[in-house]
Amino acid sequence: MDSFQSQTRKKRLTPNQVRLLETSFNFNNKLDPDRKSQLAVQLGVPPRQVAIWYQNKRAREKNQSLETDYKMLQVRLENTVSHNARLKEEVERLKDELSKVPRFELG
DNA sequence: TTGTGTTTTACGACCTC
DNA sequence: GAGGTCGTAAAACACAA
Repeated sequence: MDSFQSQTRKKRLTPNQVRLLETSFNFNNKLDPDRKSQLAVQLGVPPRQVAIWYQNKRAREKNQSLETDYKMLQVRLENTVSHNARLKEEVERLKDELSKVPRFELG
């Protein structure tokens, strides 16, 4: 492996490293410079890798949140559609009922 | 195995403050 | 300018066939 590869090769963080990052992220999802260096030392990884992990984590959280919102909206849409169908049935029933009422000439 | 789908890592381009 | 998001490539991983 050459030096370029050894520096850029994608290396997975260990479960313990991830746990530490998760804990820190849950406390504050933005990374101030002091926290970044502190985590880098604790984890034994370059500060850049900590920053990138935070960026990716924020993106994952955002995606999950969008997915949750989407599912909620889908449920609301289904409920609205079925409510609309019931209202239409009711309108038809009332129209039918009205058609059976004898008409009176006014005036 | 290996082919394939998913997740994670890393980065460049662009944006905001 | 530093640090953010967004989009994406590619490595790592999971797992059915």
